[in-house]
Amino acid sequence: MNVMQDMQDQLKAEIKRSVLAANVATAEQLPEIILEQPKEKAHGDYATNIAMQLARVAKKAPRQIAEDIVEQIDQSQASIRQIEIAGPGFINFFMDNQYLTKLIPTILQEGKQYGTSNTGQGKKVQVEFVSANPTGDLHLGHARGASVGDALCNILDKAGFNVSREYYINDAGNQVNQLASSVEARYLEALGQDVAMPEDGYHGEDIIEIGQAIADEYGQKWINQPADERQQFFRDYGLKYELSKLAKDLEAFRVSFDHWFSETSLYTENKIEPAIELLRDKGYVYEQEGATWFRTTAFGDDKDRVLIKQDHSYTYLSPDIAYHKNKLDRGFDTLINIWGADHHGYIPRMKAAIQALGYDADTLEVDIIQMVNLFENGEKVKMSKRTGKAVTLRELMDEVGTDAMRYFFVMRSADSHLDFDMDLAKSESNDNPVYYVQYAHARICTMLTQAEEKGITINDYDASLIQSEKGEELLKKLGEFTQVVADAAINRTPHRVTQYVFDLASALHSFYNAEKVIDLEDVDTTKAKLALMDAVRITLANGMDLIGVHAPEKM
RNA sequence: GUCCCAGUAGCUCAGCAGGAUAGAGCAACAGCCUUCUAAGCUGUAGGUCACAGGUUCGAAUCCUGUCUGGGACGCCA
Repeated sequence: MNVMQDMQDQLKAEIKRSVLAANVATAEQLPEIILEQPKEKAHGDYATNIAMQLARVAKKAPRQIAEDIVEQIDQSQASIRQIEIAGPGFINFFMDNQYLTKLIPTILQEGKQYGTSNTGQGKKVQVEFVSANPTGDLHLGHARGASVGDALCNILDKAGFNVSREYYINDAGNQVNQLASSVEARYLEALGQDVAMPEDGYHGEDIIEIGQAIADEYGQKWINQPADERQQFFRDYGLKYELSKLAKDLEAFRVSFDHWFSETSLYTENKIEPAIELLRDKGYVYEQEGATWFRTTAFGDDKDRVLIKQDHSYTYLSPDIAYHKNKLDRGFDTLINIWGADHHGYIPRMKAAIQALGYDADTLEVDIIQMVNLFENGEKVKMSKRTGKAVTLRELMDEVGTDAMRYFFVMRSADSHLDFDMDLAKSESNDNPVYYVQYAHARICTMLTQAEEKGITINDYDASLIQSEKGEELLKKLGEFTQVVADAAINRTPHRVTQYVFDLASALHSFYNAEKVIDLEDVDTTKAKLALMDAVRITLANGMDLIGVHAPEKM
């Protein structure tokens, strides 16, 4: 049930009927009726520009068309209180706001489900995100990717998509050998040997920990084992350690996945060669200078790309093609990859692969997450003070908390660079938007508790008693939620939910300061307002849940 | 050189499947707690929507070009 949607559909239907009845356009000429919510209250609750759109077809002035249409409208058919023609030909509708009171029982009844819609119609969407190499700590870029990806998944799910969350583990290829060598060097170091780190090795603190852990557990054992076994051991140990750390950090960050897909499995299950052969059969693969190439230029890429190097090993692209073929074979309607900005150059070749495999280019969507800059005391922070390396997700989580991070990382459009203000994220003041929103939730909880202590229940209430301007604004805001979530899902813009939650909190604070909710002199109105408060509480909590922020009952 | 993202108030950013007088937060200024949490609210001020063309009844929004900032252009992953 969606009160707002029903009401808008009714209004659109009535406009459509009136346009036809006014003979200003035929059914074929009639574009979709667009309702917008004017920024200006004086312009009503809804407005349509249909008269302007029909100006050419009807060969009449927009205002005249508008008048013809308005004459035909039956106000009782769509809860319309008043109609005005304004400006160049807008038709403004002032609604009978009694419909808004239906919202409260709807929200109270739906509870955690409020905001759900069937916008996605059960379409199967897979979202691959984070997918950081298991060779070091998650850093800020990953944190933003994780926040945006998880929020997007939550939103898609709420909007009726069938979502699968996946993490692609790059546990094959060069970087894993480098991991093994780095771990080995740290192991020997832990045993007191003076060893140089490999040239392309990983210098993170975590590798030192791993070396120490192995030294503690196995002592000298791995110093003189055969090279193959040594490499294998350090590799496996390192991967296991790094992966469990990734999983732990992400769990603490409240991000979870349905599948962790191993790149190595593509090798062990022999998926790569068949994928290349498939492309070869379709004529997109050729040999040149001792290497095997993929003709991505056939799909608009700048240049063709190597699949198999001269040394017969695969480039990163090959298993990735096999991986995406695997995803497609699993029957997803849409694949969404969330990548850091530094990978955007990789998009054309991956899209080429999708097309070469016989799918529409749009089957794969790549959302690019722009860079994060950390600011403290007004200055850009590049390196961790403690380690001198890039600041990690874990460090920031320890310093500013998960709620602030989740909120801040989804606060801005993903394709804008993000300035993360640590002082603001940490501050317990109204400047901090995450506190502002959480405070709104906590405030309501306090009111509800106090009402209960005074013996006021909201089993029965008359929602029409809410007639103040602030109250109606709150109701309207509540009604927008489902549509906001649907829009955020369709446009892949989770930041809209963050903004919405902020706006709703703002409307709540404004209402709170203007009106006393609990008034023992007027229990009927109190009950209605409490019901409204409960509806706001539910909606705030649902919105915060979508972006991964806790909704505290006390602050 | 090619490609991607961004350029909107002093700052950080929304708005961009075209619509009416371009919004919010912060900062500035002026107010509001004997009353459910002041972690809050109310008001004032603040704009050549980078620039130049074009499309349109109408452009911050669409198209072209220019400028500025960031990023990407490996037989790395």
